[in-house]
Amino acid sequence: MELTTQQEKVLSALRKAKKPLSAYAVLDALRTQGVRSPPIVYRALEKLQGAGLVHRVESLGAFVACRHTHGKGPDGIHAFAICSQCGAVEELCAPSLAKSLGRKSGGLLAEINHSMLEISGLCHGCVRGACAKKNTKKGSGACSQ
Amino acid sequence: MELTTQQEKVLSALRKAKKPLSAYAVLDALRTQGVRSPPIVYRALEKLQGAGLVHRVESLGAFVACRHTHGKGPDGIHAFAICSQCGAVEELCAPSLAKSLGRKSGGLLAEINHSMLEISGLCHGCVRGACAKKNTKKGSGACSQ
DNA sequence: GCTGTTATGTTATAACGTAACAAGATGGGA
DNA sequence: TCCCATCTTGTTACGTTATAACATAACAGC
Ligand SMILES: [Zn+2]
Ligand SMILES: [Zn+2]
Ligand SMILES: [Zn+2]
Ligand SMILES: [Zn+2]
Repeated sequence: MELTTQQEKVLSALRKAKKPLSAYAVLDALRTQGVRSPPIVYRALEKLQGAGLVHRVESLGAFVACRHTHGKGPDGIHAFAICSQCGAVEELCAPSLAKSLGRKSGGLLAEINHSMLEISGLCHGCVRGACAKKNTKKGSGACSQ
Repeated sequence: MELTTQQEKVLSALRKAKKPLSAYAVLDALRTQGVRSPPIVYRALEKLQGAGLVHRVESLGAFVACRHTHGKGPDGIHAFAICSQCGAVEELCAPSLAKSLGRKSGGLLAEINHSMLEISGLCHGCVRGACAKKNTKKGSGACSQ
């Protein structure tokens, strides 16, 4: 896919960050580059998500750049492990899960478009007391585990 | 667990609804019963979630009353199938998934507290064109599949 | 030129969530 | 009884996240 200027900027900001960024954190990061208003960020995020280049981590209300190459098919599952203390996030590869979802989806769904799995807990570093506490602001400081 | 008056009200509102309600929809539903401000609803929701009586559907930013009896253990997984068109939701029973999560959590997490799986797509009714479109407001009209 | 389409841009507002404080209730111990 | 600690409940105000609505620019094809 051909990215527009704004989409490039947003993707680049997410790639630089070491943890998920809220849309407004992206906005702040891009103010120096002329990005001024929420809709610009949200529109770019929407396209990037559609292209599979960015995911939204639902339980955080934040966005990450994808480091994988998904099939981009409708049945790809997006899975994240999240440390609830320091905010570290890891995108998991769980293709095998996707297959079982058709059966798991119970009686309701006729077709599946999108699946997400989010597992939260404490990372090894936080259990050892070696991580900084969750950074509330956009600062990119993440956890070294 | 012993529920307080407000918790009873909130739980009851969620049980009556045929689809997930946002916190503010709960608030609106309970205005006639003297509930006036967001923190009351959020505090009740927090307790109810802790007791496993209510879940938050992350991708909708909305809450549902649980119809199951979970183990309430920390490793219970909450799974939902969601129709993205009409808003119908079904809570799935996926205990077997929970077991595999320890392995799936990759290198990051040392311990798991909470897991959520959300599968969205189109329900049978929407595929057939038999469902009403998603109701934006609190109206309880859901999908008959 | 004109027209349709896509991308940008701005303002304002809706929707979701929480911090901080005030007021009442409860329950000892001096 | 009175004071004080503590817990719960309630309210105001605020912070954060997301979108509606409208306006403009840029470009392609005719
Ligand atoms: Zn990915
Ligand atoms: Zn951590
Ligand atoms: Zn449940
Ligand atoms: Zn439907």
